Amino acid sequence: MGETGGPATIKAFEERLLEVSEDLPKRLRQCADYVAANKDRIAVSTVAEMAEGAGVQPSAFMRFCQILGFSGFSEMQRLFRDSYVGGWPDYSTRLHHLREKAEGSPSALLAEFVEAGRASLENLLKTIEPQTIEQAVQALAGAHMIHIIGLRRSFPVASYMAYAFEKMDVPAMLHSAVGRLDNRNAIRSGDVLLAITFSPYSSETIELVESVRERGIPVVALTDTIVSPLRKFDAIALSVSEVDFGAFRSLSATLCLAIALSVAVGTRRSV
Amino acid sequence: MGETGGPATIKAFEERLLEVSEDLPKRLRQCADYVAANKDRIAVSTVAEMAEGAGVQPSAFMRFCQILGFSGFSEMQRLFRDSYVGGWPDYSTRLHHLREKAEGSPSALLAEFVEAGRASLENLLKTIEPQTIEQAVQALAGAHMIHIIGLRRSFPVASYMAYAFEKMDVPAMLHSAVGRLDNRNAIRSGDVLLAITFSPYSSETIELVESVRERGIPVVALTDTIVSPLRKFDAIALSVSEVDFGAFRSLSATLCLAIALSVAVGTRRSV
DNA sequence: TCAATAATGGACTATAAATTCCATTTTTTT
DNA sequence: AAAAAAATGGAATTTATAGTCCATTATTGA
Repeated sequence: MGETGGPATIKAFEERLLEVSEDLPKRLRQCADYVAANKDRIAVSTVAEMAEGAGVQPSAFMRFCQILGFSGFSEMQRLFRDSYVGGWPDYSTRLHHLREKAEGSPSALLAEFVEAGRASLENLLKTIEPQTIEQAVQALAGAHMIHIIGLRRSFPVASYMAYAFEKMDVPAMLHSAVGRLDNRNAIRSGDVLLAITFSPYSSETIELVESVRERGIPVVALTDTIVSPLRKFDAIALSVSEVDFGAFRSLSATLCLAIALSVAVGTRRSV
Repeated sequence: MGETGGPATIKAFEERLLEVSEDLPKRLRQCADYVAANKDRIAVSTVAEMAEGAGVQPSAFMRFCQILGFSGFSEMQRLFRDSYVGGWPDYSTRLHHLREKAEGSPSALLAEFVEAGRASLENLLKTIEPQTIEQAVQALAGAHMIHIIGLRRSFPVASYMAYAFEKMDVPAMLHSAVGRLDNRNAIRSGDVLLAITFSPYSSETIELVESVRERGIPVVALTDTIVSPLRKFDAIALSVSEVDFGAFRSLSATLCLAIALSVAVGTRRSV
């Protein structure tokens, strides 16, 4: 076996469900009704749980899955699980292979990065919490001056935000560490620090955040994951996880968030 | 059994993860990082899948679960399954919701930029010509030194590529115009100039391209559309049109192209 | 009402996944 | 540099779950 005539997309699944549920014996109809009302549970439940929810025996639920065209419950479940996690299974390994083969054409490489970028964007919407952005915007919009720090890999993001703020007449200062100049004393009470750092976290950024937090100045952080070292300092942390390729990441999601944040701050201020 | 000292809520889980991830051996840290970046997967994956994603053995992942305080993976998974009300119903409807319902809020803005980014990425694949990238890669890979210039809005892209090249041991120099220093004499025969500019085109970049082309040095350009002034100077021009929202563009597509180009050059060189 | 057919429930089996254990490797300490 | 401790990988084991089968019960039509 291995082949299946079962629905391949959620949409197809819904159609098939509708089409089938016309004339169904009692128990199977219970299954159909329950599934229709609880599609999202399929991904995280066992047959036994689904059956119980529908008020039928597991075997009845199995028959129901088969009627829909799947080989069994597992196959149906896979459809829902896959569609939940979106498509970015192992880009890191996929891209890793590409690099090792070295003979990926540039345009194939581009296609990979585009795909990774798209997945990152989707993921961004799933993970960002509206109230956290709201907090960040509020803090930044109320700041006397916004100090931006982001080095190495994060520097593009930092410089972009500096550019955007400048264009919107929001007072902002980019701490670029040019010439190893340390401008930490430019950060005064009433200001806010916007720190951007991704693994591997640069120590300069962490130190700055630490010293600034000690003085009670608010910090908004753009970082990856919840295990970022910035979390320790009780900053308003927005985390973006981006597919990466060794030391590289396409920054698509990060920049999207960055610009949305900038524009939100810019408009909030000018009101 | 039935007893558990494990975190009972997602919030507690995150705290515990943070607290624990300070000092963790290599493999277990990989687990922590992967989990932090893919919390949503826990509910719908098996240990084997999670372990593979984190790049470790299943047994290592099990140990990680136990360190977090759970009896095993299943218990940890139960936490996520129970709290799974859904990142549903999937991307497009979610996006729709954010845009409509949260009008004017930062997250609505984010949704707009995400959408713009996605559209740009899609468009990028359609418009870029494989043989042009190929040419660009060839030129850059053969260069003695790559000089990068990109100012204002393009500066993030330029700095990102400089970072990427550095990481891949490709000799590159970023012309940042700090202190208005002009390093045009650093550009020698055998080198290649990588110029990045978007409307409104900065005169410094155009001038540099002009002077460099007069000396017969090849130029690779990242620019928008075909009417870019860089076209005049017979450079290898890759054009990206970014969908913009308001006066700002998210640079998603541009950075995707930039990183693909960088990586292609890096791998081509090292062969 | 009785026979034929379909549907159902529950026990049984096969399969896949979680978990444990231990030999091997790596790191740390003396 | 050697010994001790910690971490790791992979095979072996256990447990949970999916999937099957068949005896029993309900339904339908003559």
